[in-house]
Amino acid sequence: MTAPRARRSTRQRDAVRSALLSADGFRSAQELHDVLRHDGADVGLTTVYRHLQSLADAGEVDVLRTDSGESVYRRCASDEHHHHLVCRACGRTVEVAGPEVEAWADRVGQEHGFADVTHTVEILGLCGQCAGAT
Amino acid sequence: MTAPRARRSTRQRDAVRSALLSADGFRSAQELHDVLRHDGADVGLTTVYRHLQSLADAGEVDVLRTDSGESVYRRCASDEHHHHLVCRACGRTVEVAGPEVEAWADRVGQEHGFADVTHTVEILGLCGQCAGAT
DNA sequence: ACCGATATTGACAACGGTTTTCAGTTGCAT
DNA sequence: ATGCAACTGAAAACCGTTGTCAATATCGGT
Ligand SMILES: [Zn+2]
Ligand SMILES: [Zn+2]
Ligand SMILES: [Zn+2]
Ligand SMILES: [Zn+2]
Repeated sequence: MTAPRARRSTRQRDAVRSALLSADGFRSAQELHDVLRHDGADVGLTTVYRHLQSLADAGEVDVLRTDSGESVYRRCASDEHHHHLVCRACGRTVEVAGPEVEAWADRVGQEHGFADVTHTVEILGLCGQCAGAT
Repeated sequence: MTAPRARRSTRQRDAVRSALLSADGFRSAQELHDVLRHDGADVGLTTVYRHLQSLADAGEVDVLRTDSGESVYRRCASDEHHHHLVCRACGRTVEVAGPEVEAWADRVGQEHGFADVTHTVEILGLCGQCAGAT
């Protein structure tokens, strides 16, 4: 429960990091675990969960919730605040900015006397390839 | 698995409906179950889940996902497409419209060749009362 | 009012993703 | 090399949710 004083670099943490880097879309902990196992990097599922959580806390990866309730993770190119356009079928993801949405959300919160306002915005659809392959 | 031919009106269904009506914000299935039990309306938890799902399918209630992954339900005043400004502390909810956001989401999807585009947009904050009671 | 068909109910078990536990291992500073 | 705290991972616990299925309630037809 107490936070570690120092973070150590381990084979497992690097493996999770690189698995995230080689993925093009959001991936679940279990998917990443499968990838790692398939690649010969033997990392326990528990450890995958732990590192994903830690990376998310550190802001190194973005987290989303699937409709089915599972968390999916992605290492995004941009460090700035942004949102995602995600393909429902293949998971392919585009990072998008929306200045007008940021302004709108802030304004709405302010107009109703809300403080400490944040927002969640995601766009879902079928990417060109997946829409074609019907 | 087969769909019922006719829907019957039961004490339990009405109880869930009225519990939703008397709530001012989003409520989880278990919270509603507790409320019902406290009010003397004895409804099984399974039944609460079933009716919430059925009401959601019918579009009578809106569903959101908490950070912790549980589904919360609300009977909204508006039948139109809308989003929510929700208080993190007390759950109090304001229904908001955002034409500019709708347009933005559609445009972004189109620009990247995505079809069948939908979006999820929620605003979180601390309402006036909760922000004051720090 | 009675009946029979069938929709509904609810205690309980099962499910799936995630977290906790805890004994053994490993990285790292000295 | 040594010691200690961080890390690991198999297994168990957790928690919201869904499936099971026998008992019950509803409702149209009589
Ligand atoms: Zn796709
Ligand atoms: Zn934003
Ligand atoms: Zn509040
Ligand atoms: Zn919208």
